Order: sequence, then C-alpha cells, then structure tokens
Amino acid sequence: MFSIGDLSRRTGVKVPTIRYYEQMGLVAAPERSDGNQRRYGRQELERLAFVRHARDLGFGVDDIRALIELSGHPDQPCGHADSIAAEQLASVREKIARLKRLETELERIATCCDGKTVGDCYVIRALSDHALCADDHA
Amino acid sequence: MFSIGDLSRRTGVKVPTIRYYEQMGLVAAPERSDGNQRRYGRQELERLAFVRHARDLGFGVDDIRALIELSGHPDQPCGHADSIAAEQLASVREKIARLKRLETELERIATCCDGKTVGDCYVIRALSDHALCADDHA
DNA sequence: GTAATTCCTCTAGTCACTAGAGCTTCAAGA
DNA sequence: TCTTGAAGCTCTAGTGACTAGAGGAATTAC
Repeated sequence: MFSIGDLSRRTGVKVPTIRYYEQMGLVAAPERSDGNQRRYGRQELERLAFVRHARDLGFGVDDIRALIELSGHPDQPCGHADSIAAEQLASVREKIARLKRLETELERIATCCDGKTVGDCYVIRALSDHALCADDHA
Repeated sequence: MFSIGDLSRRTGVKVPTIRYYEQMGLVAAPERSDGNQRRYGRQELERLAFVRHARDLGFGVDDIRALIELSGHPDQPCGHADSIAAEQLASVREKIARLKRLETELERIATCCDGKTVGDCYVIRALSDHALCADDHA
C-alpha cells in the first residue's frame, strides 16, 4: 500500500495529474486511509503506468479510455486497438510533415537576415510578405 | 473600408479569431460604423496578414507582439527579431525530434500485432510493458 | 510531543481559440 | 419604403490536459 506521493515517484506522474486522471476516469478511485488519504496497490500502479505510457505516445484521453476498456476484455478481437494505434501513428506522421514544412521556412527566415536594423531584417520582411515564402506552409 | 467578414475572407482568419486578436492586442481596434460595426482599411489587413503568417509558422502570441513592436521601429537593430525566429526554429526542431521517436515506437506497436484477440494484442501488451519499447520515448 | 512534510478539496489559470445565446445593424430585392 | 435574411455585436462558457495556489487536515520522523 502506498500513498499518492509514492505512486507519483514510482511512475513519474505528478501528484495533481494522478488526481486529475482519477477524475477523468482513467484510473479507478482507490481505497482511502482512516484519514481520507488515497492508498494504492500494485494493480493501480500498473494501470497508471499503462496510462502514462499511452500519454507519452501521444494518445488522447478518449483513446486511452478505449484501450483500457479493451484490455479488460482479453477474449475480444483486437482490431479496434490496432486501429486506434494506427490512427495515432497517422496523426503523428501528419504533425511531423507539417513541422518539417515549418522548419524549412523558418530556416530560410532565420538564417537569411544579414541586415543590421529592423528596417531591412529578413525576419520581419518575410512575415510581412507571404510571397517571399518558398512553399505553402499555411 | 471593409467589414470584419470581408477581412476574414481576405486573410483566411475566422471572424471570432479576429475579434480575439483585437482583444489580445495583436491587431488594433479599428474604426466603427454608425451602428458600431468594425470597419477596416488596408493597414489593418496587412497587420492581420502578418499575424496570421506568424501564427502559421507557430509563433506564440507573445512572440508576435514582440515582432510587431519591433516592426514599428525600423531603425533599431534586428538582433531581437532574429533571436525570436531562431528560438522558434529550435523549438520546431525539438518537436520534430520528439515526434520521430514516437513515430518509431508507434510503428513497432501498430504493425507487429498479429494476434487475433486483445489477450495477445501487441498494442495492448506494449502499452502495459514499457520494457518492450526500443528507446526512451518518455 | 512537535515540527516538517505530505495529503485533502476546491477554484481558477494556462493557450489559442471556438461555440452559443440573445440582440442589433446592414444590404438587397419587391 | 418596407421587409427579410445575412452578418454584425457583446458576453459567457467550453475545449484538452493539465498546473498553481489557498486553506486546512493527516501522517511521519525525530
């Protein structure tokens, strides 16, 4: 049996975040001590580690709820879990693609400024005039 | 002179977002018609385009305020503008690096599942057991 | 026994918007 | 000129995933 602080140290999830996850239904409300403090066991630790891991991988709260629900039914087909993961992968790839376009544009903007004053600063001019951009990062 | 709707169509910034930018001080409060509706001119259009462009590039509101402030002083040295842009570039690069680590891990998770039920689904097992992960994406 | 630490609940703030209610103004056609 | 429907106005509240702080109670270490 450990306290919320112990659980926090073991999982790397901050104390208020654990309480928030409980409120959101990602982890079950645990037993309480006589003085009304939360007391956790091994099962809760594993569940929280699962949640933390899924969050680290960028899954949203709703996805995680669905994955937890699924993990409680080991006999069901796992197509749904697969598709949640595949969607997350697609969304990560999209974000990477978008950020790479930004990177290209920012490189051009941030490294081309050889003016000394704002008046001829390439950063400012590029922001003022979208036409100076190489591609359509919008 | 155009209305907020015209401005929205010309810049691609939604009407409530324009009002929000005004509230945040990113664009100046414009003249009003007799009936209290906003009336914009060319200058406001350019300013909003600047803001939109900077937002598209991922700059935060505070950065944009600073860049606008700078662009109003063409005689000052532009080192500050450069450093804002350089910081933004660094932050974009960091995000890309992080997302790539996630991508690698998600690829492993999402493509390795050849089980038929949740019980032996690799997605669920991988989330339960961080030790299955190749690298430290946390 | 006491002092320091940790815990509790509750509210409110973050960022950059977005949605909706309830009302007024504007522009175009009859 | 009248009417109708779109577009405008302000204000409040909601989004996601936390984070911060107030004010007080419980636990733990010495």
